[in-house]
Amino acid sequence: MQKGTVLSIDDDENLQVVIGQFLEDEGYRVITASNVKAALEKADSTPLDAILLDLILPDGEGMSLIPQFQNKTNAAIIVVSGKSDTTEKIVCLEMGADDYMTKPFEMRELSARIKAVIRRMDSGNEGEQVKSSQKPDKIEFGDGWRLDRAQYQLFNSANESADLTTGEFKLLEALVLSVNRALSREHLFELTREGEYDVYDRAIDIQIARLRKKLGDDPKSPKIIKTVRGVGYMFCGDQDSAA
Amino acid sequence: MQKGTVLSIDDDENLQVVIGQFLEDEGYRVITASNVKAALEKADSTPLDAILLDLILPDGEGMSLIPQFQNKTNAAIIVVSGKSDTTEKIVCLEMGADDYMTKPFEMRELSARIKAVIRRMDSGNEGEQVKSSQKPDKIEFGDGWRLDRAQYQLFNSANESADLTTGEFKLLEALVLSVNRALSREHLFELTREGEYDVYDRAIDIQIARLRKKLGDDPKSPKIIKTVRGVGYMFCGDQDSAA
DNA sequence: GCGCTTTGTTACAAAATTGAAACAAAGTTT
DNA sequence: AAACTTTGTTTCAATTTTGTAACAAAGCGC
Repeated sequence: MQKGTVLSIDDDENLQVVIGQFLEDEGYRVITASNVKAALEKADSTPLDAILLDLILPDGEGMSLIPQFQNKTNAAIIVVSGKSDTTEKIVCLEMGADDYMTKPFEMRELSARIKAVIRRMDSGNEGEQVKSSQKPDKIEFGDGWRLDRAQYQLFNSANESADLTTGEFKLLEALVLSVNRALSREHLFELTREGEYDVYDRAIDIQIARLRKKLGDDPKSPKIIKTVRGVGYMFCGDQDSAA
Repeated sequence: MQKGTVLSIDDDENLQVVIGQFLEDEGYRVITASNVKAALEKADSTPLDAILLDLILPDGEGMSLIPQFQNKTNAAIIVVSGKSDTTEKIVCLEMGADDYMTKPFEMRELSARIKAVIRRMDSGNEGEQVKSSQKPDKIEFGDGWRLDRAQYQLFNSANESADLTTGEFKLLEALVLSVNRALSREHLFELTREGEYDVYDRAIDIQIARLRKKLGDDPKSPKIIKTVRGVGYMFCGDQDSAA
């Protein structure tokens, strides 16, 4: 799955190649520009998720690009600077940059910060996901099912426990709290577990299968948990039943 | 002016006092906690905008709080660490933290980063009304079609699924998000797939054909997807219908 | 109108994805 | 320590999705 599009703006073309390769290996699409003019053109023609902005460019000050990008796009802006100057950091952050990194930095850190800013921006778009502290302790859905978040358990219409394991409960909770939104396996992993996600991991799939079995949900004609092929899984519900 | 509520979690109470005073002078309301237990209680009882999280706490690992906070609240999480460890940075950012600062840091930088993450959150929440490049989750067009980006699916006016494959969905999404702009096959390829584009590749054409079939669109008199000969394809729409 | 290029259609093949089952490993309870 | 529960790994099958190739149709320039 494509993680998003990153525009990298830097006149150091060797660094561009290194950054570009690394981020593409991470699943991003990378576009490069080495001056202000090209950067603005690229920002005009391509939807962007993040911008890596070096401040020293041959045809102008990179810093002046911050407000221009803000007017053009809601992409996250990560300033990449050759010096660790607190005042410069603060000015950029105040001007609208989302993050500021000082060269030299590790590629892994760059990637993690890109992911963090994109994640935060995307979290604002999750219209039906609300703070879990604002959600009720008891959520009803389907044929009389009741998810009791205080008890970490699911009950049927006869008030019998479904005997969910903690893992199964967390997974169902994560799905319910994002009703009618497909959640990737990676996202579900991050919401419910600790540790590193491996793209070939099937554990979430197995857990979904076990959950479905307890819910009596048939994946071929699902009423509760729908597979979104190539994406992940989605909890199906009316607005009302999960509100 | 009240800028929001910050929970500062650290067992160094001198630092708590310094941070608290500084941020309150900046207009934030500051709540403090010096251990995991108190932190969780405070997070439960008070709506928060940002959390400053020290990783070394007397009754547990601060890092384990990251997923717990994520499940409880939409507050931004800024990890504050006594060491500059790249792996630790990356793990925290991957786990859900929004930022990571290394002690000692300047208060001005802390303030600027708090402001940046809150701004980022607010810009995400305001989503659909601020910038023309903003991308709504549900887009209506044509004869009652509704593209639901949360569900990765298209529905007709009777609310029936068009059963788009993920590939078809992405292609339509890319077109819709650039309404009335002809996109080359290469561009569509880059927007929707990974790997290298081959100029003789016909895959996008096939996919467009499949999409048209599901939409009931006739290429000879297209209402939705228009072929731009020698260029590529274009989604036809009023501004309103895709805004 | 003709020739050439580009795009559309179709049938079949190849590749990808997900569900199921069995067994193993890890964790928890008694 | 043994028994039980939970979770992970692996293999295979079924189904879906995507790609390929060939031919047809449409569009364009001369």
